Amino acid sequence: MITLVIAEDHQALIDGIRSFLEYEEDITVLGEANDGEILIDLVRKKQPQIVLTDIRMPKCDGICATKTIKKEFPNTKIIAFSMFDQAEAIHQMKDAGASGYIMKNSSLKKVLEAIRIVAKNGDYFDDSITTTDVTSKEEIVLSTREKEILRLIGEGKTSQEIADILFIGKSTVDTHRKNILKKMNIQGKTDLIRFAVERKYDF
Amino acid sequence: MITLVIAEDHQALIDGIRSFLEYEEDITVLGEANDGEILIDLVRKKQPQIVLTDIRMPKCDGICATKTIKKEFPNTKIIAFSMFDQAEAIHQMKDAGASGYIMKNSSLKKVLEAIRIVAKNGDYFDDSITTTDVTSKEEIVLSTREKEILRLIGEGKTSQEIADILFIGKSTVDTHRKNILKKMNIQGKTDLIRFAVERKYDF
DNA sequence: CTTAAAATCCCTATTTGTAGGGATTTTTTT
DNA sequence: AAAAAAATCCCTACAAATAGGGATTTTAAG
Repeated sequence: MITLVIAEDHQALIDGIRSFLEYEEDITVLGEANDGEILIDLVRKKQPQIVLTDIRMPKCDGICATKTIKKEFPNTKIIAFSMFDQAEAIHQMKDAGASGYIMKNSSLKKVLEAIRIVAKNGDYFDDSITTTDVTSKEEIVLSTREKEILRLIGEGKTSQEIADILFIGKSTVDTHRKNILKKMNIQGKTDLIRFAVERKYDF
Repeated sequence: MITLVIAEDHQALIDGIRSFLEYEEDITVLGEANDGEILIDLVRKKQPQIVLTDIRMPKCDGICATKTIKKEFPNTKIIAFSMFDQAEAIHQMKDAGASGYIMKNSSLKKVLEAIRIVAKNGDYFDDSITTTDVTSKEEIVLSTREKEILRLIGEGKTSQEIADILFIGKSTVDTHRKNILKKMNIQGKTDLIRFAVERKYDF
């Protein structure tokens, strides 16, 4: 018997997956969560074999939840279920310890397939993900400070505002901006903002 | 018997809804589509009573599809199924002729409820939508040109680039930008870009 | 302890966008 | 045909971000 918990922002999708899995005798859904924090609690209580989780979620996203769960329960397998096939998200989920990555535009049959494979200690990464290792070029590693600043940029703050919030000089914020641009190789002349906003939205 | 077609970007969600609706004897799913164009074709062929459609879809989005369908088949009821409760999207769907609007984070039970109500010529708009008429403040109406420019802003183009693309002066683009800012009552480049990007993403 | 990485700060110059004003032409609506 | 709305263009001034350079201090990692 395979035990499973589902974490998803959209209740409709959870309901759908549950309906679908009801036909499968060998799979039991132990519970569901609508955000990362609830998911972590749920895993502690129910200790499922497999967690199927969205990446973009309130409170603590899929990546953050995966890290916590893997630290506490290394044997719990995690499958990411995402809208986007962004190299960075996939990479981060892999790093966090996920055993699978499925796109929401694939069928539930594939989800079922993935659950069964992962339950047998296998890995399942969506076919449509060509990006995986190839495009994951030079290991995009932003420092903690840089991520913090990127987040604030995404929230629409100006350099001056960010400087005030973090109690540092505007010059420092500008330097970080430049470094982020360099690391991300955003040739796009302008607009780190777009990058920050899209990032926030995509996972 | 209620006949239905489903249009959704994410196959997983379609599969889930189908599984869920299989238990309901009075509802038949006639078909499914992953984008707006296929949806329109499908409606022409199958002529369902009800269409359950995502807003954000490739090719032709939910709003555009709704308009076309309502023109050709005024009796076909349309229920929008969306991730976001943005006043503008709801407003546009209502204008296009939708009879319902449900959020993806509500349960499939609510979807079922909506289908039954709409089948009986009722309207169903999600409870969580407080926005509907209230926040839909001063009728955000962007002109065609303004929308076009907003789209290009969302794609990361600079005013000069937009000017070159549309064969107009940079001054004109700047004026449009200012007018958009004024209409939207937002201040700052950041916010404009965020608005453009979010809009692109959200429906 | 020493080194490398991260974080901090400053300078100059240029580009891009915002904010205010005004103005003309084309299209659409009445 | 007249009025309203949309689209076009230009001016000045200012704010914010990018791009190049250099420099110091903290904080980890070896």
